[in-house]
Amino acid sequence: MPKRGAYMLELYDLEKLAAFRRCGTLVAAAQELRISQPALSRAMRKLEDEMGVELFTRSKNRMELNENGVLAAELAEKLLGDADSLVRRVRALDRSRRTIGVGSVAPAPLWDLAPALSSLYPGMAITTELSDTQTLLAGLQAGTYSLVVLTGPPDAPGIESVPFGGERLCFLLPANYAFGELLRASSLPAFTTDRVQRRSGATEGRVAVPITDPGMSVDYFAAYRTADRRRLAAALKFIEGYAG
Amino acid sequence: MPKRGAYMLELYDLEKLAAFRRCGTLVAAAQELRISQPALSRAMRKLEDEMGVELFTRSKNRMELNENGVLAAELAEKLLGDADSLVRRVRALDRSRRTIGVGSVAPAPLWDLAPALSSLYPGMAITTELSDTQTLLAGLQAGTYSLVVLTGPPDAPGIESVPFGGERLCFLLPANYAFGELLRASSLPAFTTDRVQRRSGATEGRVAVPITDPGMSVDYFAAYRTADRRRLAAALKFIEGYAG
DNA sequence: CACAATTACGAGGGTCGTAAAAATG
DNA sequence: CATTTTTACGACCCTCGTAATTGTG
Repeated sequence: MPKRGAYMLELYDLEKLAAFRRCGTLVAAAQELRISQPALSRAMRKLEDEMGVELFTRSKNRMELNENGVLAAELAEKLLGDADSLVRRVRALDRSRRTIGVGSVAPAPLWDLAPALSSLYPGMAITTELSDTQTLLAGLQAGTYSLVVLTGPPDAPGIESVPFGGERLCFLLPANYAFGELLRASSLPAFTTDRVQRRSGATEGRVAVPITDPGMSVDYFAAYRTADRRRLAAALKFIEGYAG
Repeated sequence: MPKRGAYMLELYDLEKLAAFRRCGTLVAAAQELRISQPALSRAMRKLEDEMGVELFTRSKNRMELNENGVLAAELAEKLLGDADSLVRRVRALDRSRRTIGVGSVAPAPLWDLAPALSSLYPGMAITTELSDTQTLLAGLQAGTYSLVVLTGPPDAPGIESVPFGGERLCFLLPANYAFGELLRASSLPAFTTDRVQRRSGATEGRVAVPITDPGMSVDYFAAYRTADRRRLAAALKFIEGYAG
């Protein structure tokens, strides 16, 4: 009863063939592979038997790849690369399955979002990254991110978004100053945003005055792949219930 | 000391994974693979260990591919196809290395060429095929033929050609007829070519009269890949010395 | 209770490494 | 005579199959 079924080819043997092609002699290849020369010699014969084709020109003292062998070795190298790629891709998928990558154009939205995701998805790793809209959107489509925070609803196929509150620029004024005294008060005006204030608490001795001019405030949107809607349901629920 | 080196992945294990994907249960897949269920069960665990990734959702009574597993099985199937293709391509090359495929637009040139090749290249199989110029030229470039006989020198990159004599259409006249009696002699004129006459010997009781009108004769050219010039040296020498 | 997956265990085959042989430049 | 490939031989590991176990619908 034969050990193997229909496909008797083994990747490890192809690895040996590729090594022989690189090294040129059995001795050198065996040394690179950390096996004995006889083992390599046997493996090469076995490969020829399995393929039913001569791969080498043999003299008593010398062994070289013939035309068949060169082709086989080249294809083998390619196949080994594909096998390696298979493993790496599966591992990458597994990793992406147990991490939620979050990208954002500004740090503020992440302050509450990242901790919320951590507790909503226990056992998942949360990674956050700041970047520009262009990069984030591309990364979302490529799978680098599962969730990105932008300053407007993106328009891309397979991508959805929900509003995620906003942020308004504020003046930071000494608390005892009347508003009208501003111009005389200081040559060093200070800025902040409402979200910073809510996170860090009021700045000591100052009051935050939101600027209501359009353009001085930002509205955030959380975007995700439509295919991930169910997976991210808990996160979206949090986002929708978030007071912007 | 481990049995295998850096690449521990085995094609036979991937074959099992692909079978499991097709069949859905270990029992069915094992049956298809002609191995026992325990063997298959162990192999699947081994695959997971080697990849360092879970591929299945396991209950006591049921085993299913998870997202990782589905990807792995799909890529495995692709890889197995590539491995199969590798063997087939190497075998095809080997076959082409020990056969000389000859194509021609007409049978006459093959009458002398094929036997000549047989004796010039002992141990080689000679295959001949009749087809049109278009097909032959494409086949020459694709490697289906090593040598093709055309009615003119081809103009294609990587292709060379040498003249290979010609063939002229003849009338076959009753031997005792003077040329002027032709029109009265018969309502069934007969044709042949000079090459046919030389091959078969003179037709009994007739004389062959070559027709010298342009268009009534053909000049043959033997075309081959420039890369094969050395391999075909003996054949080309015969062709050049061939009295057209 | 039939079915599916796992664990236990002994048998067999394949590959390995060491050692010796043969052949070449 | 050093280098390279091949053959011989014994050992070990790995996988296999059979049989028994556990858990499920």
